[in-house]
Amino acid sequence: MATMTDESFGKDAKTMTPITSTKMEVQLMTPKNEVITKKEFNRGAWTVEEDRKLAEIIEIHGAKKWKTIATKAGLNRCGKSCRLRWLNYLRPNIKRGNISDQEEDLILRLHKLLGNRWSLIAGRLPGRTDNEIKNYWNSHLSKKLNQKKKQSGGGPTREESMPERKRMAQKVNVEVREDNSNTSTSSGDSSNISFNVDEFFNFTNDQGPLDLGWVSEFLELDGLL
DNA sequence: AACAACCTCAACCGCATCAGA
DNA sequence: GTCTGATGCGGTTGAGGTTGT
Repeated sequence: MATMTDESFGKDAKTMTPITSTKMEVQLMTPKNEVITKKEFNRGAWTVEEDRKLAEIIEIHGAKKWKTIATKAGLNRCGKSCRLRWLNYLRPNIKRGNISDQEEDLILRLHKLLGNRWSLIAGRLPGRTDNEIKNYWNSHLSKKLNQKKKQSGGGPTREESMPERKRMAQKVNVEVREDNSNTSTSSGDSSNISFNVDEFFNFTNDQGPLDLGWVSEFLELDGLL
């Protein structure tokens, strides 16, 4: 009899019929009448005790091999859940509390440049997580932006009306084109300055919080300021 | 005070990509 | 080259809190 976990279960679960269910395991019947056992993980909010166990194990083993960490910590959680909890909450140097004006400004600029690439944006805001920025964007900034647009009467740009995945694909290998004056916006395309966004936003060697110099320089070049 | 509507954010889900066997 | 499991990412959901009526 096969044993599956939440992580390997996927959408097939929807086509299966429950047979028995305990706190830890659920037996299901597949459409082909095969009986499989699904391991049931804890869901929902993390308890203080779970946080403590997870932090302890990560201190010993490091923040990788999440499935192993989940098992070793004795948490009835999937690895994915542990990873998320660590990255968004338990990780050291997480900044909590309100997003400052400076940070908000930076998010707006970076979003203009990168679109919904939250992890890249988060990489430029020390202590902030992609989840936090995404939430902040969805609850605050997108509304602000919509209001501004309504006031200025502007409809969606060509890029904005493009399906998200297509835009993403385009942005990964984006070529930023500018005219010779360095002052125009996207309209200028007579000369090319090509670069790889992922390389450009490789922050691994960066230092210092909220170093805005680089972004200001770039946005000025791109006419986004 | 009670209820509804709205807001926020932690957590989950599904998919893509990567790495190792 | 292919398969499989691990990891990372963005979108979505829902519980709990807040505000308005």
